[in-house]
Amino acid sequence: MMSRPLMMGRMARCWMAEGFSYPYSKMPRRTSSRSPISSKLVTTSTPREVAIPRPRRDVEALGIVAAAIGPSRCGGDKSKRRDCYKGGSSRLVRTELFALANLPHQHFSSHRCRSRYRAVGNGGRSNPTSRNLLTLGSPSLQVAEKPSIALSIASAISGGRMSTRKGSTDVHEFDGTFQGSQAFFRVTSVIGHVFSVDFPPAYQNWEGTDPVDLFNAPVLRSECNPKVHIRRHLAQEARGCTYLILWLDCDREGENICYEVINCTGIPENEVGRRIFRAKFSSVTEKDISNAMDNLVLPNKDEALSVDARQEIDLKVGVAFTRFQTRYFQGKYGNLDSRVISYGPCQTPTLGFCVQRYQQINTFKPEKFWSLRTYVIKDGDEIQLEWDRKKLFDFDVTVMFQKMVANDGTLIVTDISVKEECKARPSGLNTVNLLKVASSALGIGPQTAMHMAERLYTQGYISYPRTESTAYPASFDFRSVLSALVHNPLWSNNIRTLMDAGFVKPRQGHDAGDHPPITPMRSASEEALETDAWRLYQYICQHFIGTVSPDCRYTRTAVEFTSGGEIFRCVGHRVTSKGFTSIMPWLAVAENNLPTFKNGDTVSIHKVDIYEGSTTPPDYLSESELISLMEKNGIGTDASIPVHINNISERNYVQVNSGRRLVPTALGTTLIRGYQCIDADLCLPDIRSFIEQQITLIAKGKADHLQVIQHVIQQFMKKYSYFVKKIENMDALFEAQFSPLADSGRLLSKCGKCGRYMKYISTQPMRMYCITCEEVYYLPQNGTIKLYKEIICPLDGFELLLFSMVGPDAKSFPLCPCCYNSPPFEGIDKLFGAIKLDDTGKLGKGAGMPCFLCPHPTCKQSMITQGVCACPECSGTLILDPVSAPKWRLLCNMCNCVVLLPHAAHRITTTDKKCSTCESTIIEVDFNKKATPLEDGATLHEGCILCDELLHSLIEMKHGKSFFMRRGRGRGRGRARGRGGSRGRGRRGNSRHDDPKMSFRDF
DNA sequence: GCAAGGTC
Repeated sequence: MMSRPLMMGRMARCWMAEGFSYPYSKMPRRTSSRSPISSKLVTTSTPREVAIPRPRRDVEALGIVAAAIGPSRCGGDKSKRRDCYKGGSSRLVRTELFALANLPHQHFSSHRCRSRYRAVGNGGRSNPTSRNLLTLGSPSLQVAEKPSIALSIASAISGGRMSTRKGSTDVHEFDGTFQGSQAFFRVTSVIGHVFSVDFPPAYQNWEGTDPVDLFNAPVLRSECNPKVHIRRHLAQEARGCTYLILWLDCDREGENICYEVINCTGIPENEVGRRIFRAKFSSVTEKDISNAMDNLVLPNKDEALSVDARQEIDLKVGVAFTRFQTRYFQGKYGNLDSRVISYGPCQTPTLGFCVQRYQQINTFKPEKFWSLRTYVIKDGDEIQLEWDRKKLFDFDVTVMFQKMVANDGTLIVTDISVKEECKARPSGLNTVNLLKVASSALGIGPQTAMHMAERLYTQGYISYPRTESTAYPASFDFRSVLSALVHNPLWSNNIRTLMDAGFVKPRQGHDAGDHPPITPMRSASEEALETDAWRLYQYICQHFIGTVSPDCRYTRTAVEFTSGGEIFRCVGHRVTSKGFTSIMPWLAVAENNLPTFKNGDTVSIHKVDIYEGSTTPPDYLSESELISLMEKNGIGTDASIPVHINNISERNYVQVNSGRRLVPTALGTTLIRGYQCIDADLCLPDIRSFIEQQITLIAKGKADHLQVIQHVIQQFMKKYSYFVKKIENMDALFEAQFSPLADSGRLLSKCGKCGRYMKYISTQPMRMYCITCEEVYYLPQNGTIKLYKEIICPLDGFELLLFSMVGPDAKSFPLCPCCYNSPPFEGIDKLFGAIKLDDTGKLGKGAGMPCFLCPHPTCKQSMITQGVCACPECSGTLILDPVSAPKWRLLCNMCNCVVLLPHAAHRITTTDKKCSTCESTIIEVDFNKKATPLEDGATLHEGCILCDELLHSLIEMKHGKSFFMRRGRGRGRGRARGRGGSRGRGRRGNSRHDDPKMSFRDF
């Protein structure tokens, strides 16, 4: 084990290459087992792949739709085709486009998936046993990774003759035949991962959890999007189904989702091989789907477990470091201006690249250089010659050469070379290259570009935009795509020329086995799209036309001269065929015609000057360069690269400057410099490759996943402990850069502990700071804060604050800084549905306790006093908004429900009386004299807003579905059991871990 | 308030 606090440079970067010790007990290699579905040998846990790249996603579906329901089955009549299924309109557009384009579907095939399939399954041979099982007419549930694939698979198998019904995702059903026998098919999908990992509630409290404990904490898997109810959907659809066929994408994430699906269906996992099968397909074509059905294999548990491991490692490492450094630095400095000081094995190395360039710029020392500029005049034109030595860093020596050349006075032509050169047309466009061009040429950021591309895709203008492949399959029908674009005047001439002269196939690219390159699918007009979307679409079209255009050809003429022993030359370019540069003019070869020289010619030197220059530092890292670096170093995937870049920007670690160059902020540079001081591994890309390398051992069946998780987590825990121990080194850098909390903010409200004024820190995250007690009290974000009538919280003596959200009719509510951060009632979060205010100020899970949640029985601000009745929309309570005059209203303390009270009132208050009918709080309304609805000009009225006819007629629901009386659900449900809940603050001592930082090299 | 990975 090495302690290398300042380890940097080559040593640090190459430790992976040098290898590491292998701590896991050798797994018994289950060399082979008899498949329960076949008499053939099926390898289940031996290494399946030699080298697995970082997981890439997806097998796209679109092409097959046309194959399934295109003209061959439905004829050319679009309306008939439309009747073939009940998909959404955007799908229909795509379907028609594919049908019209008559795209061949074999073009989605891929080497990667085919090879994986052979390795995993039974060698690519059909499995008669599984086939027989499926031909008994038993219902089978087929699950794809996304709705579009489910539609395509169903369309392919059913030939378009299916019924579709709605569910959490669409369900397509049909009777079909399989090997000549009847079979019932039910095809549906998930929407990516069904579950995500998180810590149990006991570990969610930042105050009460020492981040080091997170490393050994259990992790929970819960539905990613509970509102969509995918788990319930799968369970329902699996009911009565004998077989489950898993059509998830063919990569590790897909294998993992396989087991998520199995888990949801309720079919026991030990039915794998009997009732549960995996379809491995490399494209969504009838042929491939049919092959997959004939060669059903088993889901790969090892690969699935490797993803489980990654998820747990990423969670524990990211959250532990993030919580520690966030609390540490936000508890000390007031102007960090970031809601959270996050750490992650992808985002931090991403920031590291930006800061590395920043450091190169900052440490750059310009150096003067000199060069000879020699000019001749030929045919009346002055030509500047290039010096063979380019430049020298010694002025005197340059002067010496200048004198030698000047003394000679003439140049002799010693060589003339004329070569036919070729600038190759581009290969297909993949996601990463699209994002790079969008950023560098169009000025559109990766995240925005991706959203635009996805929109263009759903509108049917382009093919699936998330692809790694730059190679088109051999059978791709380029002519159909060109035909679809030919009517656009911008490139109609180019396309007609290509179609008349015979276009070429794109240059050979890389086939990653996912989707074909990003390709225009139908013609769009500038008017139909927004400006930037049009520019992006235009580029995709130009790029595609470029791929099928000839190469650019030109003649390069180089003339070499000597004078005084020095060599000079001039180079000319003459374009003979523009080729693809006609449609991509920004890549054109600059023409530069030279006058005619002959070997042995003597030319007088017109002048020979000395040029003085200075070396310049590189520019800040561009987004485009960053994307290349991330791709090269395996940081993120094509789908997540834009997210990581966006993250470091949103967290205020970098700013996007002109030319979309990423300039690190003081916070970004200080963080990276801090990691470099303590443990440079933390911000190097190796940290990601290390995790990948470790989980690959699981995926290949070489190590037990629990052992790997435990080992990796232990290493990171040591790194964490070392980081905590040495945090003062990083803090010294922060001290030099940022202002202490005591010097930040303005005095606003009184602390209940010391009675002195606390400071309001308005930079993110908004918080209060008591200089005397050195305590930080976080506030709801993205709103405004002011003192609330100097009212004191009866629970702790803190002055109340009023938080107001932003926007028209925005809600406002009072809160006590202390109660908000440490609810004084046990289980307040569970009691009231674990609500909180998220970034947007909306209610969400897990926040503290504003006054509208407080169960204090006598405080005039509490839910008990201000609550009026049960919310008609949720299980919350409607609270009188105390600052809503003159537009009096009730707000739900858990949802967006708003009830408008009588406007013609200058005062509305709650009383301590209850409605005898429904237990709601009786309110007192003091109507305006001129607008009172009461008889004889009376203004005071008491009543229940539900049962009092007058009041009920004057209220109005602003949000929500209905407003009706519910008996027995008055205000203030659930009393707290008293004070004394967990108010513990601060971390436990960091001295628990004295081990020095663990280097990955020692693994 | 935390990670990274799917998908929309």
